[in-house]
Amino acid sequence: MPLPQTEIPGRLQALMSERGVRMTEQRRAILSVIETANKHLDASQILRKAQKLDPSVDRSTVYRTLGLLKRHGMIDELDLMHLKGEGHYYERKLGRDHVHIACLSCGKITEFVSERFDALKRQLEQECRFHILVARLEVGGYCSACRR
Amino acid sequence: MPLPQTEIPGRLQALMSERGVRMTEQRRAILSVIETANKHLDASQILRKAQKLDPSVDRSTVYRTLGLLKRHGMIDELDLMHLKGEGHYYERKLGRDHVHIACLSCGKITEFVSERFDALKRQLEQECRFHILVARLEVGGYCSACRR
DNA sequence: TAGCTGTTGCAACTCAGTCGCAACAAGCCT
DNA sequence: AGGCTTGTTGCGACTGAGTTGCAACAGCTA
Repeated sequence: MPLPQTEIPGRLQALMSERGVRMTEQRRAILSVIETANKHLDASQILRKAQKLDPSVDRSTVYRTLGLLKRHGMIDELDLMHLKGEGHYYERKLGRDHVHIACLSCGKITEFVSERFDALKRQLEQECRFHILVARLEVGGYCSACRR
Repeated sequence: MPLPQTEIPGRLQALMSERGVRMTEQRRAILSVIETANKHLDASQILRKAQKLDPSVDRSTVYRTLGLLKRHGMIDELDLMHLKGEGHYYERKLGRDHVHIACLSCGKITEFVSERFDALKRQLEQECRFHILVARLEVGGYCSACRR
């Protein structure tokens, strides 16, 4: 569940500014929430946390900003196997892609990094002559504590 | 896009009956639609096709039956990178898991089978001591025809 | 600091999926 | 075959995620 805290605060904001994206009070709040999150958040959780920094933030602004970040490839959108409801979860994209492992019994989310995952993506790009922008691998099943 | 037609018609029905699942006219229609599909269908497409076989089929019965098939591990649920809308797509689960590759420009869906995918899953099961029930790998980007 | 233009809040909307309930029908048991 | 039990269905109302049109607003550049 906990995400590595290897991020310089305000990094996301700086990157977006560099790209000529207009920076607003609301966007600053939302970006800061995403950067400092220590677990995967969904849109309504991001909204609630952002409103603590800037009470004027609206639901639609959260969705619009998430769309913007997705288009810039700065966040990944996850389903986490729809453990609770149909919504999506978001996380800052940094470093290597990783597998999200969801225990269908206790709901625990584990992240898993593997050279084999990178190799599979390289193979796919070559053999399918395809340029990958996003790769999402989610796995559902039972963790060691839950399997009988 | 086209799925391999390596299925004996009525196989899904037979499998479900064997497991003691009560077979109804509506379920027969829905299972038959899924078995004979030649592309990934979403819930509303399944509904429309099933109603051609049995006009009494209701939307909620489609969702309930899809839930049943999911719980029995007989279908896989896909997002196909949300190319159109937020809904899900379904496909008969047979043989090996495969990667779903979605071109963000032309919308083409390609399926890709790789020993590396199977190896990655085995590694994950061992190293994370996790029992995998479903694994979904979806990739978005640009196909050879669309990349400039 | 004036002004252009992108961004926001709001409210109304769409769309996928869910649920409670009374009517119904599979399939088992004589 | 016919009755009975119990799981399943259609219906309609509902939920919750995400989207949109628009007028007011606020970054940023000159």
